[in-house]
Amino acid sequence: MIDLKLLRDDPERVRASQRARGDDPALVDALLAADEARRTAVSYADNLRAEQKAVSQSVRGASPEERPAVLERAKQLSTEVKEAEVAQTEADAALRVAHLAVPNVIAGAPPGGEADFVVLEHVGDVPSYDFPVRDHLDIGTLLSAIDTERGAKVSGSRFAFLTGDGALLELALINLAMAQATAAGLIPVIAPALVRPEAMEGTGFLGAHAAEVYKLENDDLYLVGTSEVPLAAYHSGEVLEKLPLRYAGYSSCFRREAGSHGKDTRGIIRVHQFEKVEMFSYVDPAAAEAEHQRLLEWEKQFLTLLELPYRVIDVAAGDLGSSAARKFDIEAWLPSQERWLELTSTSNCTDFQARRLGIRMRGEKGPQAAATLNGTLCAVGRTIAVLLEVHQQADGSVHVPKALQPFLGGRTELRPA
RNA sequence: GGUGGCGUGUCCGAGCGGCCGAAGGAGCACGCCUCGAAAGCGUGUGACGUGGCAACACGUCCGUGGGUUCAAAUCCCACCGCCACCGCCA
Repeated sequence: MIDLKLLRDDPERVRASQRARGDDPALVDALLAADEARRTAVSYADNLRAEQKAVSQSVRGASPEERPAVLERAKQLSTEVKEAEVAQTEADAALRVAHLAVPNVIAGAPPGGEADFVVLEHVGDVPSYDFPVRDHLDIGTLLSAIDTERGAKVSGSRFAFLTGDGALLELALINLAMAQATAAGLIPVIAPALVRPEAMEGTGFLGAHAAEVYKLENDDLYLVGTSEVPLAAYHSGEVLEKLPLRYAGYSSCFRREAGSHGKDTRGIIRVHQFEKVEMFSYVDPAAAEAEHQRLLEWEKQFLTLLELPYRVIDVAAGDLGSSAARKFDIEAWLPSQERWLELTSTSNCTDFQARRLGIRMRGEKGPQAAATLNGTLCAVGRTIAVLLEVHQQADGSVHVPKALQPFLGGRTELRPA
């Protein structure tokens, strides 16, 4: 939810943000009107309540003669207050709906839609191979590391078994990511993958993404698509005494992939269940931009450790989630398809997400909304896919990056049996 | 899954349907005392909303949501959570 004070002071800035996103600026004016209507309703009800309270108090002190009249007046006020409160509740609800409809105010993101991203930098050279390149599923099959056929047999399409070196590689990546995060001072967390509706709603995943989310109807719980959800809800409703707070959360992630029929159907690039280590920061809003850069640096560091070439893009306003003010994606080179593939994503949500979740910090003038930021450290399945492809060798073996070797028993390559 | 108990401010903890935003502690902050500290003494110490430049005023909040009443932390109902015991179980 955006800051209503900002909205009142500078509505044009919010309208401009809407235009940059390709969203409707009229939502801003609807919100302004709802805010105004609510304040009117609150004032009216407040005044009535004050009067009712006073009259109610005087019931005790009233003499027997005047008592019936006072009680009569009190009853009448009671009815009026109830009506005023209904009106206030309705105005509150209307404001909330209008409030939720306005996404975060963008901060520095390039205008335009999905195709209008800006490439900020390239790191490493796009690899070339003097042998026919295999894709990750072929390599994974040769290594007996990935089994999508049995994944489909047991669980359906977009599921896979990781076996042998595939399973070990997954654990190694998680351990490397956690080791890096811990060395950087982040608090390691293993988070629940099942959350209550409030957590899902509070983080904004039941809005545009609702169709992507698995729900357990019998238990009123949701499977998280990212540990951003439990990590953000972790401090919901709290006033945080000392910031920054930084977490590295590991969890399984579940996505229905409802809108991606026919897309990335081969291998494990897009599956319903994958493992991920996610970074999450709570900071003073004044420090949010610097924190965003810090998260990006950690993401780059991890890919550098894996010896993967990549590029960093500044995602355009129209392609941001509703909570994000700015987002950087890192895309790694996928040799089999000769294209860039999104491996990580880091968003600065400023105080937008925190306001909805009631996450506050001690500010100059008392508690105020904190800023939250998230960033992928390692989306394991996809990273395995890219790793196998980039580091493949002519004979079907795969080079193991130096940093990963200690987590794979010192092995320097993976070979078909 | 069953039975019982409990949810009050940063924490502990009291609270007769009106005089309770809430006793009393602790903690914390500031001041006095001290060479300095501890102890002691004194003062202060929630959030949110609306109006106001501000001091401040009014309103809301005693797990959440309903209900009864002129009036609810206090009575009733539902839900959520916590604790204990039993059952089951990786």
